[in-house]
Amino acid sequence: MSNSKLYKGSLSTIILKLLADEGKMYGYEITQKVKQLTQDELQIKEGALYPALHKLEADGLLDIEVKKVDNRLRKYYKLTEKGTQESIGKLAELERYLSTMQALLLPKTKLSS
Amino acid sequence: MSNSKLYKGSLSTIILKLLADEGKMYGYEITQKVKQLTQDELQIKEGALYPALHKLEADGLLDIEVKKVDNRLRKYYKLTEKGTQESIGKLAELERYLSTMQALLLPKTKLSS
DNA sequence: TTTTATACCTAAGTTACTTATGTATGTAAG
DNA sequence: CTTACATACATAAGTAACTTAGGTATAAAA
Repeated sequence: MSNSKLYKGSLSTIILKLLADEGKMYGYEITQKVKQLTQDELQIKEGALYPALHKLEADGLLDIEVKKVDNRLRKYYKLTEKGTQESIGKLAELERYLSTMQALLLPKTKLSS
Repeated sequence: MSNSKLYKGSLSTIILKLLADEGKMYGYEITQKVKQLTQDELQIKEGALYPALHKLEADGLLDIEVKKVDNRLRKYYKLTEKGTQESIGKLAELERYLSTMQALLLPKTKLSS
C-alpha cells in the first residue's frame, strides 16, 4: 500500500479506533503506531493526519492535553463522550464496508456461476 | 454504505474483477451486478462509472463492442490482455489493503495490550 | 401521461488525500 | 562540528476520485 489511495475516507476512523484502544495518543505517535500495526504497509502522512485531528477536535470528538516532554511539545488527544459514540458507529461502518468488499471479491474466485 | 466514501479508489478494481469473472458486461449491467452482489450496500453512481470505464479503455485495459438490443444501445466491455494482467495486480493490492485494515481494526478488540 | 426502468453521457462541485514546505529540538554519524 | 535523521508540530497548494445534477433516448407499467 503506502501510496495506494484505497484507504481514503478511513483515516478518521483509524484515529478514533486507536484512541479508543490506547486512551490517549499524540500525533506523531499515531503515525508510528499505524506503521507498526501494518508492518509499514500504511504510512499516515502528516499533511493528512494533523488536519484530520484538528477537524475531529473541532467536531467535538476529541479533547487535547498539551504536555512538554524532553523539551518537546506533545499534543495528546483523547476521545470525548461524543467521540466514543462516533467511534463505535464509524467502526461498524468500516467493518461493514470491509465485508462488503470481501463479498465483491469472492465470487468466481471460488466456483460460483 | 451507499453514501460512504470508503470505497474510493477501488472502483476500477471492482470493474476489472467483474469483467474477469463475467467475460463481458455493459455499464448499466455493472451497476446492477454490484447492487446485487452487495445486497444494495454499494451503489455505483453513473457519474463515477462511465468516466471510469472510459479511462480504463483509454489506458488500453478494456475493449468495447457496441450492440443494439431491444432498440437500445449497449456498450459491452471486456478485458484486453493488458487489462487481465492489471486486474490481477489490482486485485492483489485490494486484498492486501483489506487485510491491512483488518489488522488495524482487530487489536484491542481482542485482548492484546 | 406520468413514472419507472433501461441505457448512455458530461460538467461542476466536493472531499480527502499527497506533496511540499516551514519551525524547532535532540541525537547519531562522519 | 556540522550534517543528517528522528521527534513533534503545522499549513498551503495541487490532485484524484468521487457525488450531484443535469442531459438524451427508448420501453414498459401505473
